[in-house]
Amino acid sequence: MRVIFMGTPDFAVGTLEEIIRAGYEVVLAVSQPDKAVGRSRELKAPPVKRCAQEHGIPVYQPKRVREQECIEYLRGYEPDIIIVAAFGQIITKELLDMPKYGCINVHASLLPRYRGASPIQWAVINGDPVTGVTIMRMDEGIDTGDMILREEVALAPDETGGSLFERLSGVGAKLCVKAMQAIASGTAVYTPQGETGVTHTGKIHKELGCIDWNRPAAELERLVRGLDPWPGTSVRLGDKTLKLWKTRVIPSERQADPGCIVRVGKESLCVQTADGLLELLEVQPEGKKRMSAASFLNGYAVEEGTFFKRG
RNA sequence: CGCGGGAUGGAGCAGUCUGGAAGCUCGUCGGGCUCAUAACCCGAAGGUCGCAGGUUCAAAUCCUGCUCCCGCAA
Repeated sequence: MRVIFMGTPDFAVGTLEEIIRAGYEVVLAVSQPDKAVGRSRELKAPPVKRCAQEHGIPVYQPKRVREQECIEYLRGYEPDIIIVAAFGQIITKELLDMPKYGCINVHASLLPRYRGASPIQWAVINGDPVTGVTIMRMDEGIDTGDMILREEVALAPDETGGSLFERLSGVGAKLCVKAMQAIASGTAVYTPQGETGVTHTGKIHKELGCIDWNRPAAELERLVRGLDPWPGTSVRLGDKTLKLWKTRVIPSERQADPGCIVRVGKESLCVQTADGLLELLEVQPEGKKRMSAASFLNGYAVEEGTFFKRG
């Protein structure tokens, strides 16, 4: 079976490797173009590209795969199947219909919940007890195709976007290969997604990480976990930004205006939210590394009664 | 050359502008107080002040080069 793999970030790398390990013939890897990233402004190759190169697989980086020229280029590779994992571009019908077995997508949610760009973070942010991975045959809608395999993954109480990303990536990789085997042997069952429980998620923008102390403590605690490691959540203390990496909800009566630092201890500090308190356990001052709240309090004078502002 | 912050005993910081004996909050170790303690009191150990040059009677501090870490922006 000739496979074209389309993907860009780390999430897709595990799947690509698993497909290679399973012995499939990956004839081409398609990834987004290199981007100028980081402080140095250097062009950086997407993880999938680097992985493909390590395995000696040719890489193709079209700006828009929907363009006719790109589609013809892909056709030249005569794929039997195209595997798509977090590619980041819309795939047109012509391309969807090109391979014998169609385009198969690895999506990090239990569809039809969390169709779209950021299913992993939202599962954490919303406090879902369970999420998962779905392998589906793509159609023209966004994540609306018929499902082939699904696997549930329970969230840990301290789950972060990063840790869940990691786990779903692994699950997705294995599940994808399983689905490919079923497809190849003709035993795959295609189940339409139901109409109930459909939700969509957009791209994560860093504005989302600005802590609004007028929200409930539990919600903020989940937001901190969901946006870890990127883009993180932040607040302002004076004219400096402080990122929050680890917090704990302390149920209590409301005792001050939201954002007020009501208690400064030795190991942590507590901030008033809409309802209870949010105890800060791990933070990161501007220009510094992550540090425990205890360390932070050793070096920075924080006074009870002062206020954090919105990030 | 995108903008900016930083590197000081084990941790987090001050001191750098205005060179002149290494400090603060913790931690660690020892002792004391206490029924007891994560509390309090006393004492001790522990630092080539990121690296390499330069200026100077004298450099954490001024000058030059380098390495590493991080925030913003993408």
